[in-house]
Amino acid sequence: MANIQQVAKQAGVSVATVSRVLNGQNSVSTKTKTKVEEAIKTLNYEPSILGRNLRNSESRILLVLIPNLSNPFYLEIIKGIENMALSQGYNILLCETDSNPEKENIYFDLVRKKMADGIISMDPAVNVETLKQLAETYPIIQCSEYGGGIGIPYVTINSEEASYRAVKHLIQIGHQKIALINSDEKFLYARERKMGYQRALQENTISLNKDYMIYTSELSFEHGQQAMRKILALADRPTAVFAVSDMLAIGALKEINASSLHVPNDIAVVGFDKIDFSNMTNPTLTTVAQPMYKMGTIAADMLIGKIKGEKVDNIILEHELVIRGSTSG
Amino acid sequence: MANIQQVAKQAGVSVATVSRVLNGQNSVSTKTKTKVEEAIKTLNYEPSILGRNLRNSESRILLVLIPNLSNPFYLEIIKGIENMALSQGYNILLCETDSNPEKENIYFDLVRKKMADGIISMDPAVNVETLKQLAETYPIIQCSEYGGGIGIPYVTINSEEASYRAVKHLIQIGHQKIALINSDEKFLYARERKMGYQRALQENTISLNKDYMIYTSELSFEHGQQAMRKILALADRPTAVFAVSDMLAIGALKEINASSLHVPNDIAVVGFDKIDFSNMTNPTLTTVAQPMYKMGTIAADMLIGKIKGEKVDNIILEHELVIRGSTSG
DNA sequence: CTGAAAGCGCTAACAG
DNA sequence: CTGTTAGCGCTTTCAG
Repeated sequence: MANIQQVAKQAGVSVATVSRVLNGQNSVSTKTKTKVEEAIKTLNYEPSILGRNLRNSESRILLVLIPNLSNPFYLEIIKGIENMALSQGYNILLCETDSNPEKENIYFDLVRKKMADGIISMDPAVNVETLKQLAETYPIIQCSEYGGGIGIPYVTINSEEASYRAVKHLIQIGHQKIALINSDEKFLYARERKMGYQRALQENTISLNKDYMIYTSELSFEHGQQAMRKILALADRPTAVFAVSDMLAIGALKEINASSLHVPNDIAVVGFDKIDFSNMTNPTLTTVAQPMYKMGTIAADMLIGKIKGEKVDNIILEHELVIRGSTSG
Repeated sequence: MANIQQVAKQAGVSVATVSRVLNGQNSVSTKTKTKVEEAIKTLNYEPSILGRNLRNSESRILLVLIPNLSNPFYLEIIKGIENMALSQGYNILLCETDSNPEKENIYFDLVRKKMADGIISMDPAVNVETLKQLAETYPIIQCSEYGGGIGIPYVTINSEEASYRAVKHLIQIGHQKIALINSDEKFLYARERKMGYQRALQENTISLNKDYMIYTSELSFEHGQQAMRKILALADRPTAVFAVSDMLAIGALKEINASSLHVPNDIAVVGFDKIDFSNMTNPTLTTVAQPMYKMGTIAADMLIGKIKGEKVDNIILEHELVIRGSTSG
């Protein structure tokens, strides 16, 4: 529990010199450096980050806002963020908002109060107005989900194109009656994925069927089941389903299995994200792979750049359709 | 970006008074209090946690050590920790160690350097010696996995008993040839769960078959598959499998399905943890439910207690066998 | 190459 | 009820 003063005393130098040794400045003679290092060792000294932070007006903490921890999609991103952050001397504060504005505000306060140096927002339900206002003062990056035109840099994929390719794949293997399990259209990604879905259908002169578009309030297994139940109850049952999240798709898959229909023979299923569990289902899930880990590292890098005052640009990452058992028997 | 001095000036009072208002001390007259609050508003002042932390020699951050984010088991615990921490004014720093001593040490440094006030360790592979030594100086709690007899408080379940009940269930529904997919016996929970397995067998005069005990180096889906592959290759194939983690069990399930055997008719499967995904498989997984969320809240509460200097006791929580499709057709 | 001293923003002891 | 003042532990000018 020694502090820098005691080290200085022990080494017979000033606190400034100790600080210089601590920070690896080369303007210290080898002799005094050794003296200081010995003092540090004998006193078992550990520099307090608290003091340093106050002095430097930084916390070296990155706030990561996610709607919920239960969707593995976010976990891969978080791993990317964490590793990049760590490699640059930052730590991350994970904040599960439950898409609850109140909780969100608690976390926003952390950056206002200097407990965090910046924010990576992955919450589609975030209050865009607040975020925009906050971004005028503090470094903020949007990851995966984003509000366009609000001047906050983002890293994401091309959702419209990804969705288009997924549906096109279904059409190519012979499907005409394709249902869409989407999320609420207040989210940009939901609107974009719907557009991709529509474009694929139009291009193949398949008319849009309102009954085939189901909306869910959450990207969860249970909501996927519910949506699938509605679809199975339709008089003119679709032969394929595209869900905008693997969690929904896995729920749908389970529901189809439970009704003794066969995937993909009776109904083909495509998901989105390529979470680990998409490979553990029976059959395995065809899905659109997002480079989640990479997205995380880039988001962290962008944020740290912004903290340092650099100019950062939006980034669109590649995606890839992974064809597995749920569309090819 | 105003500081407390500017607020004091604006309000025409001293910084001490502003601080008192900030901290809700009632020794301030209503009149001055209003003055201060107005000044805060006009200056858009936000008190810096950095200054407060240094002054109070605390960071109000809890370190949470987990081996990896991919196992949903930990996520539920983390949710519990986070909510309890939040309600008491703490935030959590999530640290994925990958059971890597180096990474672990980076994180340990955070508490040595006062960036964190205490640690909740959930990593079974943690270096017990380091942990023990650290615990002499800093508040530490063990959650779920623990080293006994090293004087660090823990919250966990009775693994031996839980395992015993799981295997007993298999015996009761008629199984005699029961395999165990266990994790490395360097972990206490692995030894305890093996003991429970053995006790159940002995009690029913079923002799132990070494071939039926498979060890894995990780609690992952892939390792579950691998283990099951070995089991399926046995000349005298078991009719039931008990895996010490749902992740392993889900891997095993997938492998059995892939070999066109039927669960539970050909082989019954029991898992451990009751993660969300254990209900999404086909068939659903019989498993031992751990009160993960509760365990998290308790761990956080214990740690905060310890930070405050209270004496805290070990806690053993209840578990429950949840019987589902994988053992009852 | 090294030291003295100021100060990051806050809290709390003490005095009045 | 309020103000003065001393620091929490560190970094960084500015002198020398």
